[in-house]
Formats: sequence, C-alpha cells, structure tokens
Amino acid sequence: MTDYKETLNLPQTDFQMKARLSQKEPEMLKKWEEAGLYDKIKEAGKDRPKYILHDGPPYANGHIHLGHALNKTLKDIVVKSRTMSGFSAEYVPGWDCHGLPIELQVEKKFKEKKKELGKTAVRKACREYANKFVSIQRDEFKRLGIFGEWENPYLTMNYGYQAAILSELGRFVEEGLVYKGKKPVHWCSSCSTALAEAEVEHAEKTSPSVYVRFEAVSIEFSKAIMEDGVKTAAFLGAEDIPISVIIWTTTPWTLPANLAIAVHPDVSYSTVRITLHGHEEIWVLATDLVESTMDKFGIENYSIVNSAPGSLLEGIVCKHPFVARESVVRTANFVTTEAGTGCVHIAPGHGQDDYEVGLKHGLEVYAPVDNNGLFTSDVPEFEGQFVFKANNGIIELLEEKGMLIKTEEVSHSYPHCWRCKKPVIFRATAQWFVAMDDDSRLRERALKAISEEVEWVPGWGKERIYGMIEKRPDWCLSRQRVWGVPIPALICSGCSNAFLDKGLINSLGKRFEESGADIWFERPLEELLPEGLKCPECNGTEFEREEDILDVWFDSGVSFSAVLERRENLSNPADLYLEGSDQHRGWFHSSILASIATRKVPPYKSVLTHGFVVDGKGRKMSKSDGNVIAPEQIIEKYGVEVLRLWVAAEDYRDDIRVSEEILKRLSEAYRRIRNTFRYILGNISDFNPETDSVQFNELEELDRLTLHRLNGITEKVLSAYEKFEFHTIYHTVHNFCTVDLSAFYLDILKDRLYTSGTKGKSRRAAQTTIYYVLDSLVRLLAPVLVFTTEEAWAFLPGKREASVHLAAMPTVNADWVNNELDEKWRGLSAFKDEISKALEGARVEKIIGHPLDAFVSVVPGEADTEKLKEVEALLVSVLIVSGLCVTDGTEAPKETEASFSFVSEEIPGLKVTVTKAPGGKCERCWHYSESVGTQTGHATICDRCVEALA
RNA sequence: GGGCCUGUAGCUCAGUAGGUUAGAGCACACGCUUGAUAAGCGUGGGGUCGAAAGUUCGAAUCUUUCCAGGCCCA
Repeated sequence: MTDYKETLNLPQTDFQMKARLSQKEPEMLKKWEEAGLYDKIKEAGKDRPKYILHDGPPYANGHIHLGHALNKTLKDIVVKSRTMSGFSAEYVPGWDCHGLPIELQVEKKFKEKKKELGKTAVRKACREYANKFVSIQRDEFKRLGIFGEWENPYLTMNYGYQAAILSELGRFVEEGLVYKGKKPVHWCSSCSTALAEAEVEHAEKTSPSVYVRFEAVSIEFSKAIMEDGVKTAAFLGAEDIPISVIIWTTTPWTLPANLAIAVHPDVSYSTVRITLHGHEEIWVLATDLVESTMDKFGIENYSIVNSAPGSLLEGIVCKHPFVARESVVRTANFVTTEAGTGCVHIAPGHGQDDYEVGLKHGLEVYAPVDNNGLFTSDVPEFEGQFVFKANNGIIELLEEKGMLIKTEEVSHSYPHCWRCKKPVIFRATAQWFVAMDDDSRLRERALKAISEEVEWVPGWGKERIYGMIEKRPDWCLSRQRVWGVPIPALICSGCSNAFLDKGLINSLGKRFEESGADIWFERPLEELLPEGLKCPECNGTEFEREEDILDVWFDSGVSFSAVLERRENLSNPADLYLEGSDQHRGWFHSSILASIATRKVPPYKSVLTHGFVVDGKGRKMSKSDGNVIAPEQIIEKYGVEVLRLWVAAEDYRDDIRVSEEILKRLSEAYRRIRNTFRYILGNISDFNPETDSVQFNELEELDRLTLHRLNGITEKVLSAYEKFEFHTIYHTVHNFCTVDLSAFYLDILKDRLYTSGTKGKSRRAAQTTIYYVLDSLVRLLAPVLVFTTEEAWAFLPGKREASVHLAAMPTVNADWVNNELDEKWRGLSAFKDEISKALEGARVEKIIGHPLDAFVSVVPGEADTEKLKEVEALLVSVLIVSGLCVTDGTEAPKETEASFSFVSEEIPGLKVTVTKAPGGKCERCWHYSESVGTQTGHATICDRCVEALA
C-alpha cells in the first residue's frame, strides 16, 4: 500500500517557528560586527544622495530607559528605511557630556575632598565618569540593533568639540550678541549656583504671606490730571488722613530690595476708608478684592470712597516701610487680581516680572543678597542672615513699624533646586547673556526661520517652539560650575571691566583642539593671553580670568558646527532632527538660536517629535509609582524585535503607552508575522526563482490578485516610511499577513502547493507568487524587524545581497495593478463570507467537520447567477470545499442527504444549502470525489491525484 | 495658573471635506482541523466615539465648558 502522504509537497524549512530572540539577537549582532556590516552599508551608499539625520546627544549619565530606546529606534527606522530607499544615511551618534548632573555625581564621590582637589581633578573625574556611561549606553544602544558609527561618536567633551564650542562663542561675540549683565536668575544658595530653568523643579512649600502698607508721601505725581480730567488726588479723596497702598507678598525677605509697586493699568482700584484701632486710614487696592481682603483682615467698618483704573495711580510716591527710600507706583500688565491686593511689591533684583518693570522704569537691579543667600551689609538690620530665616525678623520689623496688616502661612508651588531639593531664590547676579532683542534681532530672525524655513512634524510643533522663542528672556550663558567649557572672559584688574576678546578666543581654540578646555583652568593666565592684550576700557594689562563655564545647552546647541560641518561624511543643515517634544525648549531651541545667530539659517530642514513613554493607563513612569518598565526587562522576556515592533506599532506623535498587555499582544503579532515568513519559506524550499519562476501573465487569477494586493501594501508602506508614519506600516503588514495571506490566499493555496505536481505549472505559479510576497515583506519590514528579516533573508532563495540591510526597498510594480480583479474579488468575498456562515451552521449541526466534507449549493437570488456560475470552480477552491454548484433554485439539493440551509441577511435572496459531499474521501488530497475507487492501481485516491502523481 | 497636545471596543490603530445600523487586526467565547500543529481555519459577542451643553435637518467629525492625562513653563 502506497503511503500517499509521502507524495505530497509539504512545507519544509529550518527557519524555526520559535524565535528565541533574546538568545539569537546577540549572535546576529556579533555576526554583523564581524562582517563590518555598517561599513559595507556606508561603502554601498557612497555615491548616493545624502540623507542626514543628526543625532541629538543623550546625557552621559545612567543607563538607558525606554524613552532612549524609543528615540534611538525611531531614528534607526528612519536611517534604515532611507538607506534602503536609495540614500546614503550615515548615522553619527553623540553624547552630551558636560554639566551639573555629572559634576554632582562626582562631587558625591569626593565629598569634602572636592575643595582640596581643585578644578582639574574634578574635571578629570567628570570626564572619566562621562566616558564610563558613554560606554555603557553605547552597548545598550547597540543591543537595540541600532546601526551607526559607534566607534566614532561625537562627545561634547572631545577636544575638537570643545574647540568648536569656543569658536561658536567667538562668533556670538563677533556678532555683538554677548553681554555681561545683572539679572535675576534662579539661584540655589545651598549649591551657590545659578540654575537654568531646566534645573528647577516645582514643589509645595510653606511660606509666610504678608500684607503690608506702603504709605503715600506725596500725591503730587506726574499724571496728576488724567485724560478724563479726573484728578488722581480727587480719586484718593485726599483729606488729612494717611493713605497707603496695600501690597501682598509671600517673600517678605525681598522687601528690603523693594523699589516700586506695580498695579495693572486697566484693573479697577478703589480707595477704601477704614477704621482701625479707633483711627481712620485710606487704603488702596483692587476693587474686586476689597471685600475678600477686608474679610481676611477682619475689618468690618470700611467704605469705598472712590474707584478708578490703575493707570490713574501711576506715579504715587510711597515710603518704604522700613528703609529710608521711596517706592513709586508703576503699571504693569502681569499684575492679576487672582490673589493678594492687586498691588504688587517690586524688587527688580529678585524676580523676573519685577526685573522687567525695573528695566522699563530705569530702576536699579538691586539684590543685597550674597552667593550663600545671606543679606549683605547693604541691609544692616539683617546682615549675614539667611534670607528665608530673615523672614521672621522682617515681619517683626514691619509689625514694629506699624506697617504689617496681616500675616499668615500659605502653602504654594515654589521653585526648588533639582539637585539638593531646597527652595531656590531669585537673585540678580552678574552673568553672561545672549541678547535676544538688540540690533541683531536674534529673536525676530529665529521666529521667522521657525515659521518659514522649517517643516515641523507634527505641525503643532511650530506653534510650540514659536511661543517659547517668542517669550523667552535673554539666554543666560554662564554657570558658576566646574564641569564644562569655560567662558574665557577677562576681568581687568585695573577697572574691573569684564570682557571677551576675539583674539584670545581664537588662540585658545587652537589649544583646546590639542589639549582640551582644561588648560583655561590649569595654565597660568599670562601663558594663554595674546601678546599686547589691553583692557578695552582702561588699556590696563593686568587681568584675572573668568571662572564661569558655559550653559550645556550651548554645547549641544552648536553640534551642527561641531559635528555636521566638521565631519566629511555629513553636512549642514541636517535633513532631520528627531527628539522628544521636550526638546522644543531644549535642543531644537538652542540649536536654532545658535545657528541663526552665527549662520543666519536653521540647522535643520525638518524636525520630528515624539511623545513620552507612559504606562498602560497613560500616566508617566516614575520610580515612586513603581510603574517603570526598563528596556532590559522587555529585551530579556521578548527580545529587541518586540521592543522595536512596539516602537513601530504605536503612533509616536502622541504619548506612547507600554504595558505587559501591550507587549504580549505585540509578541503575538510578531509570531504571526514570523509564521507567515516561515510558512512561505517552507513552501519555496524547492524553488529556484531563476529557473522555476512563472511569467506574471501566466499566473493564476488568485496569484495575480495577491500580487496586486502586495503592490497595494508596498505602496502604502513606502509612503508611510516617507512620511514617518510608522504605525501604519505595522498595521498594514500585519493585516496583510493575517487577512489576505493566512486566512485567504495561503489557506487556499495549500491544495495547490501540497497536492499538485511538484514541478507543475500550477505549483510553480503559486511558488512564484509567494516568493515575491516574502521577498517584498522582508525588505519592507527590515527597518523595523532588523533581526528577523535578516534571518529570513538568509533562507530566501535566489541571488541577493549579503544582508537585507544592504538591499533596496521593493518597488511598486505597475504591471501588477489590476483594479478590475480587485473589484471582482471584493464582491466575491461577500459571497464567501455568507457561504462560510452556512458552512458554520452545517458544522454546528454535525453535518460536516472540515469544509472539505461539504458540498455547497448556492442560489444567488437577486445576484447575477450567470456571473457567479462562471466562478464556480474558483469558489470551490476559495471555500476549500469538495464541491459547489450555483443554481437558479429550480433543482432542489438531494433530499436523501442531511442538509443545512441558510438564507443570507446581507445579500438579498441568497440561499446556501450545505450537504455532505458525495463520493469517497481521497486519501491523498482529502477532497471527496466520485472518482475515488475508480482509479486503477490507486483505489483510495481521486483522479486529480492520480494525474498529479503521473 | 499659562502655552502646546491627547482622550474612538480589553489592547493597538482606521474613520476622507459633518450625512445611512462607527470599522480593522489582536484579545475573548464557541466550534473545526491535526498535512503551517507550542501552528492554521470558521462563527460570534463587545464601543454611541472622555462628560455636558450648543450649532445643524443631521456630529465621533464644528463651538463652548468641564473631567482625565502628557510635555513645557510659572
């Protein structure tokens, strides 16, 4: 007896169903490395047009988290897809190495020894620390399958990079953009340093809240008579009663620095006559706040004398509550009536808004507080006291002077130092600044470039960064820190003038290039100075060096110069910057300012942003909430491939969720794709595309339909790569694998592949088709599933490049387009669905099990019987039944058989009857056929199989 | 508190310029198959579109408010 199973062409392949990704991925990486794959990709692209994705440098501190993985994987997908689409897309990764966090880590290690060791030792330790994490992160990134110049990355602490930073600073100086000024900045008195916005965290703090009287000493002000003819004096109801403007503040310690009082010009203010402790006074405050404030003060006996807009109050001269100084009422738009009295105490040296009011009215930027937050001798009463501690004394003093109306405690959001977590103060200090609005109109030019010269993806990125640049203050470049590139300014010993000299910057640049920026701190100053250098103010020749270093945003902001312009394989501007949306204030921001200031053009043509990784509920990940998932966990459990699929599957323009469920779903989707690969590979193991391919026009109908559909998804996927819409790639391909291939084409194809003649045209046509399908799918997915596609690539027959990553994307084949066919099958699949329902009914009734047990009678009803009749044979194979006939319903099915009838609700009049198929079951192809038993020499198989065996 | 953004089935995504009973895949349930088998196939249940109000003959799609969440600021 023949074992007919042996005569079938069943799938055969060593491409494993089980991926074992976490083991195999590192092996693949090693293989790539040994083969020098990245260099080969570079070499292959040397004559192609460039596509430059410029890497934003992550900070060289700590291990990578999912945010890093997301960002770098997205970049890798861009680079790989552009490479496969005919570009040379070299990727040079970088790291941000200077800055406070590393310095603090090192400081922690040194503890008290820091001061003895000096700057050089600290800087050396910082460099080592940064190097250590560059190395750690590099390995972690490589593990993600990211291709790039890992052995030659850019580090902002490299000597060449440091020299570039200095040279860019020189250009800023040359453009006249850099000035030294006094300005209130966030100041941490504990760390003795100015803090960047980014270095400030907001947290709840309890502060004293005080209401203070500022007595008016003169009502002979400049605007005594207003346009409406109302005398301010009249508004004040000037009588022989003391008049006070009432202010509210939660920082009593800034009162010694008070220089003015601000009111909103358009807000209504009232003069309120009150009786307190038996005598009368007139108080001025915002009309809307009178009632609540009086309530708070417990004053019941009051009456509003008069009301007028704040603009009328401008110029009232008040007496400082305890310092012999005047404080004048000014108008400002930032004033609100949400809290307090609508009259705001102004200390230009201690607040941003205050500073701006002061600037407008020519007030001194006065801040009698030293680096450690202690009052200076300017405030004798509190000299040497820490400002927050002095609050109490100041309140007592106010009380004593009879100026305090009310004091209480409030809890509010207050800025804190990100490092020591202590509350910070606003304090005016001498800093180097980049002017946003001077003659060179940096702000204006940057805004113009943002709206006209850069493509922002998603589009709202434009509004976001525009708003930020529009409102940002001058760029404070200096940091009173150690680990960074020095601002090589000189301070004249003769006249104390601080200045930046272009000649010095130039000559230093060369030395930085050779020996690094450390020399500024290490070498004697005389050795560094150009000959004959004189103070531009007093011609003095004795100098001291500036100790401040540059803001690290300046470091990374000039990467277009340090990296794009300086590397032969790159060029400026870049095609794309791709970072998280926080970089609208970070790197995108500093980069465009730096580039506009020095090159007049933006450093990027387009900017793509992604959202943040959040947990399954959409909440941010934090250690304290315990919802953090580390890349490692995912890699160990599922493999990098699933992590990459996650990056590709989610719409990154929004926040990106990750959870165990999401990963589980994705790993299942991965298996589906992998199985599709495997199934096709199994069925083309005996197929040689060069010799066995069937011409397109000789393919069968379903083959051509499938290639038409493949064409469709190819077009869609290529366009999605082009437009950076990666999640549609995943959905498109997954859907194609599941719906068009697995549940339709491949399922139908089994009969042809397994049972027909091994070398017959029908089988070869099927193989030709699925070969095309797999070849395309593997290429299309290579940028995402970097390992799996490479694995499949090696199994694919035919001549091909050594690696899928050296291959090109498939092209859309115009010859394959057949919309008529597509249309036809769209209609037929509706019939297929309905007949499937009938089969399911028959299955429930136990008439059939497998569809091949069935014979189907179709009465089309209102549908076109003739047309359906034509595709009878196709429907048999599509439904995988043993027989099907389309009739007009006049011939009833054989009554002897058990049958199941189904009337369609979807297709009017369609009636389907399912019966057990007649004849015997062919042992070989499992179809039922009347021919079984009639074949000589083959008693148990059908005529079709006999023919196949011939 | 402000700027920008998001909120469609358990999950990931579609839903064109507002117009018939809101789609897909996965997951789930039930069944089939055992020649993709730690696979494959079929059928089925499940959202009224974050909430409310409004504009409109008609809204997931426009407006307002509110709620929840994210980034960046204060």
